[in-house]
Amino acid sequence: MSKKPRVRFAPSPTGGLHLGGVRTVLFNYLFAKHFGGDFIVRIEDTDQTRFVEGAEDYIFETLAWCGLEPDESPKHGGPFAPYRQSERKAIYREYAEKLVAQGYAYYAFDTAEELDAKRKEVPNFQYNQISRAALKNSLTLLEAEVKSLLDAGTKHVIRIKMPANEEVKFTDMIRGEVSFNSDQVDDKVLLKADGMPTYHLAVVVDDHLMQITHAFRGEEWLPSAPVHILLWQYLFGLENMPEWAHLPLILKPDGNGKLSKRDGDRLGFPVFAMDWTDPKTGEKTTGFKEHGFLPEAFVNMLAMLGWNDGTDNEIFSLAELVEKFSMERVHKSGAKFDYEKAKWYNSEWIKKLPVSSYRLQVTGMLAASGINIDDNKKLETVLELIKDRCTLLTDFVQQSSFFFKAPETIDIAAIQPKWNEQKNMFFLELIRAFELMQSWDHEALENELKELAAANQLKPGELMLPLRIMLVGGKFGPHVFNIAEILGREETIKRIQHTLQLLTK
RNA sequence: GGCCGGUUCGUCUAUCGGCUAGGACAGCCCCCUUUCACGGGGCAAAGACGGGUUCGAUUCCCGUACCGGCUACCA
Repeated sequence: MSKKPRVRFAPSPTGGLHLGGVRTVLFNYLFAKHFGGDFIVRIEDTDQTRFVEGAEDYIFETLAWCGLEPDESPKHGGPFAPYRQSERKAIYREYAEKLVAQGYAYYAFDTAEELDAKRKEVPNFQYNQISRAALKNSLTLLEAEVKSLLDAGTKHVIRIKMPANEEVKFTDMIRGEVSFNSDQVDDKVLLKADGMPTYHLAVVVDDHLMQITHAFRGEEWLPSAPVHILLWQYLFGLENMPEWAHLPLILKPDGNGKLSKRDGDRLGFPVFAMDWTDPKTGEKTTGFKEHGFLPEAFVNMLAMLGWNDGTDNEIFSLAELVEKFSMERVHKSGAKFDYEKAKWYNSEWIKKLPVSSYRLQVTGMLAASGINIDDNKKLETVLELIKDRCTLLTDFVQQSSFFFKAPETIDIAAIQPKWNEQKNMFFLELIRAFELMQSWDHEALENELKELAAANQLKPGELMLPLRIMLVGGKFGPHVFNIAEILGREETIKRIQHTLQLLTK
């Protein structure tokens, strides 16, 4: 890398950040950090009609959760501020006017309504080299007319004047050479009637002004690339243009097409990184974080959707991804999102990470279900014991609550059919034995039960399940003597007695 | 419709002309486990199609098919 890379993620603050967006951030971040470069977040809020309150904060909270902190942004500051395009409005007109002066762009006075009508009337209507000759713009109007229109403050836009029959090409870091014929692309609006730039102008101007060296975005942008290439050529010179990479799309698991928020709702999995509530409608969309995903797993899973290091390794920390990442190994084709695989990554990270790193989040989840933890050491012991059987952080609630609170319902039906007086006597004896035990650990407890069972001519196997039901309430959880050990003598005996009462009723 | 992009097991993918096509998730079976998991072992499962180029094509080229993206004064 000849110079330190500067990459940017340029979201528009219109709602929650979805999978594909986070992955675009990730690949930007990994590439930049791999080469010791900078990661910039620029807010593309040029469409004032789509502005959504809180969306920008949400984006930064999401990046923070993922561990993908920007070096420069409206929130983090930086030498190229402001990083919000709405605050840079004044900058863009100058470039648009320059293009008009050079003959690369023109004023267009057609109203949005007129164009809408045109689209209804003419199938596949495009404002292009052919149709512009019959429309109201500075190419068809007399110079004097244009001047008087402008002087009168008539609403107008500035459109790029696509050249005739020119090959526009560039080298995409992922796809290689991609070329377009300029005849096929329409005269995109560069500056809107409200004076705001469109994405097309803003992205080129700001990438230049912010000295962006590499521009990565989703594949859905490929068709508008020729507009950007031409603008670079006209404004700042192709030799100064960043290198482009158009990332493959993340597809819906069933059927085909881009993964959308709706697919998640329909199929029952999150699409947004974190919970998002639309401030206008109040509609809530759930996120990976709240579904119980660890950021390490979320990032890992996203990285593997379209990239791998060429080995069989699938588990990577952020630091490892930074070290291994290369744009050359990013795929061309889209990847269907597989929620089952996503959960597998999470279970791997739950096992891999020390329980202390997610203890707080589990504490919050337990609190939400009415269990308040006052003994963190006990919590960590419990988490350590049950982590192997948890796929999502939310699984910890069911798997651990009985350690802190006696089960509300006991699955009596699981033991009743084989229950008899002999077993009842056994458990009464077991309580007495437990009361007398010197050391309270799982091995001693197991030995105690086995010896007592032998003395009563009972098979231990017939007694383990009842004991489990008594302590846990159901047929799940880690080894029953480990549970008893953690529960302690008093609580263990109490729960046995409680169930015994239920059984003799 | 037009333009652009893509195409290896159900899914994510390895392979940079030599393949008995490897791994992972999911599925099925077995083992471990006096619960449920974890774990271990195994089974099943793929190069869209047709032409070239080549001693040899999954790999390179062309065509076809299929899938997707875009086609706003949205990003």
